[in-house]
Amino acid sequence: MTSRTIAELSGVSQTTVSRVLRDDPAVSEATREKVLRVLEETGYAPNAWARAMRLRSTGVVGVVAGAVTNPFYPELVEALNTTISRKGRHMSLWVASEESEREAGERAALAAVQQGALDGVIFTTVTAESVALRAALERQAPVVLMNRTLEGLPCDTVSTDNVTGGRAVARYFARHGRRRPALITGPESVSTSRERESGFRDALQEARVAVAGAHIIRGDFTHAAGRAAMLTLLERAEPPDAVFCVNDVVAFGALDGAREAGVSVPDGVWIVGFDDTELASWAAFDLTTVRQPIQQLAEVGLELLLDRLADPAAPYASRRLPAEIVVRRSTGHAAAE
Amino acid sequence: MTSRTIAELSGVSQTTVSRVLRDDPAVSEATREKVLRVLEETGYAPNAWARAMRLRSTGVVGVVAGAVTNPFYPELVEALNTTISRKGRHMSLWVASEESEREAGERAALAAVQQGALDGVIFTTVTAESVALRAALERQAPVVLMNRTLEGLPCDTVSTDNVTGGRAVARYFARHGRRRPALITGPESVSTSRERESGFRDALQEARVAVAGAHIIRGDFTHAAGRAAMLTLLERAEPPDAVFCVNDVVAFGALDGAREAGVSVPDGVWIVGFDDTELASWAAFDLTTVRQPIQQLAEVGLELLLDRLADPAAPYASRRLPAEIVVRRSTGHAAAE
DNA sequence: CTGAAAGCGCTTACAG
DNA sequence: CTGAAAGCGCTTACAG
Repeated sequence: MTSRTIAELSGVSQTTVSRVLRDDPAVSEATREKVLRVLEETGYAPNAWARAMRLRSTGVVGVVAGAVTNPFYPELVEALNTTISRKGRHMSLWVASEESEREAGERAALAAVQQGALDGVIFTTVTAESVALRAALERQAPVVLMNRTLEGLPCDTVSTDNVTGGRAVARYFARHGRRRPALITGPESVSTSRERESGFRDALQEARVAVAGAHIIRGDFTHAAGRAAMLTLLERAEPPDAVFCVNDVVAFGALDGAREAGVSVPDGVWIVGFDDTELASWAAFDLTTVRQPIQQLAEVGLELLLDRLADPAAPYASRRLPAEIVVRRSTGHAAAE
Repeated sequence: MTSRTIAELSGVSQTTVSRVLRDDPAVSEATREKVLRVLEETGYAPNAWARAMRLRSTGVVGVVAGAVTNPFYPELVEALNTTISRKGRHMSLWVASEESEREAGERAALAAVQQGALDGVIFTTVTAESVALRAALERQAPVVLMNRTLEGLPCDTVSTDNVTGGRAVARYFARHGRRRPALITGPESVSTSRERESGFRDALQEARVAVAGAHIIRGDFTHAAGRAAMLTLLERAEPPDAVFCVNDVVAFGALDGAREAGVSVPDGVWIVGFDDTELASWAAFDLTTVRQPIQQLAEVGLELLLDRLADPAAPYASRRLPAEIVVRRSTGHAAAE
């Protein structure tokens, strides 16, 4: 069934049916009613692809996200989905289950843009190795970098103020007399771990608290990495009294590692995460962490993308959203920053 | 840039360009090379919508899923995404953040099918109230019900054998001398909770173990509901010695409730979930649970959908996949079933 | 082996 | 206010 069928059934031209469907005011009330009745009876729905082809716009926004094993991503994806729906568009998702698939997901999403299947894409997991992205940006692909960013690329970015977040944790440790801080961080090619780490280390230095080299462990963004790192740290001759983890899922692993090693949290060691995923507030973890404004990230990111689509020549924007420390039992319920 | 541009640049007809792109063997090697070179130089990508419109097939599979607050859904969505990609298609996702949005998500996905924006849809969260679905199925919409099902509808279904899963938990409780079992279950309009509950209760009865009416609590599928239910159960005059929760996220809430009430697990009470999400194996929970074969659900579900698209008139299939109990510390590391 | 042409189902100037 | 017609960018019989 096409608009032509509807036209025949209601005794008007296909043009008029199209007008009624688009709510064109240049249609008489009588004609409109006639067509609407047939539309109602048949339950006809116009073909989305034909429409998209004519309008050269699909209403679909692509999102490239990280795997479910880090609960931050499902939460971010859900916020994006809600925001995109609210703007009358639809989200198309590429999930990179493993780091090795990340580049493939990015390529697929960029190809979809080039094929006109997508209006634009939001990348949430870029790393310094995202090669295809650089090439696409030279062709002016409508891309927004969210969460993880890259310096000096011709595109819009939005992220949490990771440096300030890291600094807040360091100052919190220093103020509460923590003398042997440790850091479980992520790959250096990723902006989020670099920024959180540098904020944390700089503020510790300003507070004249030293971090032992052996107290810095670099791993990936998984529960298993956090657990392993924590077990290692607790075996040191001088184990840490406070551990800052690069994100929540690593902190959950660290908490589980401490539990297995029989070290009580917060009495034996403090643990802090980053993200404030929903799980962080569960009694099982009750994790002090730095809150990312997930809903706001989604909203600003989509806004940047829609602005970009509306005006491809506008200057590029970089937005930083505030991070806020949330104190819970994993650091002894101490007063908030 | 269109295929016509490529045709002009390589001195052949647009028809021939199209043939080269589709790898049509009826193109001479010389012509193919000439066109491929131009294709390479320009980085041209054919328009997805024009192609879909001609072929009347989009290569896009819709998925309607529940919110991230239940980690089972992100895991199922990720498995579906992987499976769908592997088959050379793409997933389009509708997430119902709240139960109230579920129907809206279903309607949107069905509308997308009717508009030809999707080849078919996999529903993972139908309930008895899914009205739009019934109407769509009368119009032969290509839909597969996964995870949650509905009886007597003209469509394919795939789900875990929830009844047997529930029975396994009951028999496990009975065999290990649990005398005061409790059940924290979900809405009656949802097949999964109905089935798990009935298997559990039937097998308890066969084992001559009584369940007190006060030991059955019905809530929704959230951490908060599990926690609240557990706190209520532990205040009873005769608190339960083993609690079966309708799914993992409810069990995580129950574990947190027990923790807050100062009741040790497993010494004071056993707790069992259903799903075997990744979190269940974390030391923080170490939850005995019934494993759903998530990857297999995704594979069978997609297979059913692709078969349906290939042959709309084929008889409807209902597949049940085996459930398996996984024993962990929340029931004292007892030997596996 | 190659190309001119029809057609997928829409939107929108253009003419009346 | 309404309709005939062009055209979005492809695929594929059909003819040569």
